[in-house]
Amino acid sequence: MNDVRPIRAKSGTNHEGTSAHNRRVMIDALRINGALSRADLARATRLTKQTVSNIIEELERDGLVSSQEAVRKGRGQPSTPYRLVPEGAFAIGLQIDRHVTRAVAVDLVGSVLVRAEAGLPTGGPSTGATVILDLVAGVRSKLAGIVRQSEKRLVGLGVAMPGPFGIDGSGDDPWMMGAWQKFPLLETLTAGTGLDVGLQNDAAAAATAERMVGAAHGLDHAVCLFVGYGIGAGLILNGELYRGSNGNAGEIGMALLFAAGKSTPLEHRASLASLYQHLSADPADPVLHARIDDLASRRDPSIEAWIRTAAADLRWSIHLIETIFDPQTVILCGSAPEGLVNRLIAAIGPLLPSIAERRGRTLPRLQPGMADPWSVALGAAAGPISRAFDPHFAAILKDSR
Amino acid sequence: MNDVRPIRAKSGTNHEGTSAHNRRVMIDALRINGALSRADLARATRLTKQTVSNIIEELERDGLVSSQEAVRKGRGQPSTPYRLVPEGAFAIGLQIDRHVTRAVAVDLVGSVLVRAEAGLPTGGPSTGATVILDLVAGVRSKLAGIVRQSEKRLVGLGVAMPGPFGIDGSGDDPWMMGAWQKFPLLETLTAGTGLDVGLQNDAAAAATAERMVGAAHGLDHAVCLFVGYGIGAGLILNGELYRGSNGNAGEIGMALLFAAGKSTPLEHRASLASLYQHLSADPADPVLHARIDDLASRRDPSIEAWIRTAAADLRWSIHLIETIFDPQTVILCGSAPEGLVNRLIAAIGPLLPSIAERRGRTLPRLQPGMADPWSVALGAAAGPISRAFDPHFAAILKDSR
DNA sequence: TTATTAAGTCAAATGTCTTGACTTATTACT
DNA sequence: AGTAATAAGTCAAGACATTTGACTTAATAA
Repeated sequence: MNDVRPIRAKSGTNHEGTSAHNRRVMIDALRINGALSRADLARATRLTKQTVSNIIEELERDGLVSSQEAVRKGRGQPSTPYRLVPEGAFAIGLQIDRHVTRAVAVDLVGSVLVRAEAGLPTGGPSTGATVILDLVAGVRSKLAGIVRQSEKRLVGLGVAMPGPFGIDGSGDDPWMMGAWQKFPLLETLTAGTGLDVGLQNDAAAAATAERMVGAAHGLDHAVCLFVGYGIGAGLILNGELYRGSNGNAGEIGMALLFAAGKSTPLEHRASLASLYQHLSADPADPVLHARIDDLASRRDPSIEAWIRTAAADLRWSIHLIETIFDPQTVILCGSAPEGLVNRLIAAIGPLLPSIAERRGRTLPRLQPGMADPWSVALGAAAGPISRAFDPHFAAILKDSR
Repeated sequence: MNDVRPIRAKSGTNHEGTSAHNRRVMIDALRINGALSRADLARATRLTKQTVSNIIEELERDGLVSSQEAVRKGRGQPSTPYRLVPEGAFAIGLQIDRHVTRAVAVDLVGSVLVRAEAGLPTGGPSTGATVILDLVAGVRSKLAGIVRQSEKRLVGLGVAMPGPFGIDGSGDDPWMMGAWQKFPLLETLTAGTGLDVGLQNDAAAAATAERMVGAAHGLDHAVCLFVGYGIGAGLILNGELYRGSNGNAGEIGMALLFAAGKSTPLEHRASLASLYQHLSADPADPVLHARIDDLASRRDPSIEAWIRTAAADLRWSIHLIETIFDPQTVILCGSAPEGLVNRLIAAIGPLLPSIAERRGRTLPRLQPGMADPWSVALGAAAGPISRAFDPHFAAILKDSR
């Protein structure tokens, strides 16, 4: 009877949106350029000196920026640069992987202050949830021990885990963490911590980390090719992480390769999982990481064959990414051992000819990113920081939903 | 001596940005939902009734919206719906293809009012430019004959041509329009028309058209797989066309397929160009379009073999697109004859299993889009309309550059 | 006939940015 | 040295778009 056809529209905006955006723009400018004076900020953001002064004053009151000593640089009154205050905000990052869970506490500029790691019990999510909540609580209290008032400045809890999300894991696919997919993780964590909780897949988290403190810092178009237990791409498009309609954008592990007449998911050929299988290694082995690092650095024959095929697949993937996304650069990162990533990068070259080969490039087509087991957890924490402080369209609009 | 390190930052915003955004949001809401009352708009945009009233009044003064007769729908004062006025704005769209040029005049709601077509002389861009400028001038004056004051409401000229852009065409690649790449087309058109000129590749234009009046209408995440002389993907991400760092995003024609031991660009296997080659047909043949339409509809054996391989490649492409972008839907469109597109869609099914197979889908994974030789020109014209009236981040910021 | 509900208007208030004049501090020039 | 030029930053008033809350209008339900 009622015409309940929902009306779909974007939200409008108002003064608050304006001011929120301008605050974010200031923080972003300081993050990208380092310390800047009010006059610099005014020129860069095209706002007036007065507006910048007001906002900087407010940010300083809020403990997010602080002044450094004045610098003389020619004629005119010396300028007072302002910088981001690392202790201005914190976030907790949580990585849930197949065999381990890691939690970190990160500050506004992306420094990791606390780390903690735990094995995940085999009992599945319901028992695992307790371990995770304890881990987070531990990190949180350690942070509180280091920084007074950290709790008040905690902007959220970011979670990273292997995707894809929202798929009815057929259960028999060992490459998916089926049980975790069904578990109401976000609700449990929200209830258990009282924090704002956000979720990303691990490649997206790695890209978020690269954007805050790594090779994608300040870039608007970059793709992070993430080699971990699985393989994925974290997409920085127009300066923001792109999630797709269900948060699964970039999950290229399932992209199909046609080789030798049959199709194989990329993930089965170029990922740590496939390497473990190639080496008949136990993924749960605690010294496996170091062992592979060693094998790779020594160019052990047992690993070189895998590197060759994986590198060929990655070379193709990079070409595809360049062709589809037209990014400023591609970043190869991973939770793989650094020695392995280095070998892969060496083995990938030379890259295939692509539209990325243009004159006037300032960035290399392929760059190494972080190869650190903690980078995903860092990226997970970078998520809430970015949501809270980076400029983006949604932040201007009146509360959606 | 001077520290000329440029400071990079996003622009700030102010009242004008706020109000510009809110205007755009109104127009967008009316475009997506059809006529709406002020009260409806206020609820949908989360602005106050008063604000909506002010903006609608202004839009009505500007001739962009007009009221319809009041409707009674239950208790309370009847509401007065407002709708977009088609004659509120116009844009010219120009498609430059290998063998023809098409120009159209389009109104605010995406109706094509004038069409014109011309062959391109073989003399290359410098002589071609004259033909093009004449074509545009002709369309423009025809439009002026139909609608008084159309010139005042012309928001720009959109150009669509095969990409990729900014590449030093090696010249010997018959798939690229090398000479046109080097020609200062935008400058020539700007000078010759006095209009704002924008450039897209043809797949992007097709996607822009689908978003304004086609299958992607109102969608925030959709990919248009465009089969024309070449093949490309138009990317609608977060409700906007994604261009990449150099305007070449989606140019998947160069994506490499590995089959039978060697790598082939997708474009060489699934595109009209490849079909022409398969049929040993002359691309410049004026009745070719109709002949292929006929062959395809009759399922002529001469074309079925090509359809099978092309469909297999497209099936794989769709799987890849779903895997990488996680869109709400994939739209198959093209400047190919409708009969051919229909055969392709039929031959593509069933789709490969992918993360797009989720319960609760409301849209089909694959939908047919426009298969109309004029759709690219329409999309080209839709570009300036969208830039002028659709809500997007950049429109809020203070003049960039 | 009256109460209720909803659309839309009016006028004043609010919040944020802008404007233009002014102060302060330094270097460059004579 | 002394003065002019330059640039950073502040002050106070003004401009502008949205918000607020009361009010008017017009319909249906009881």
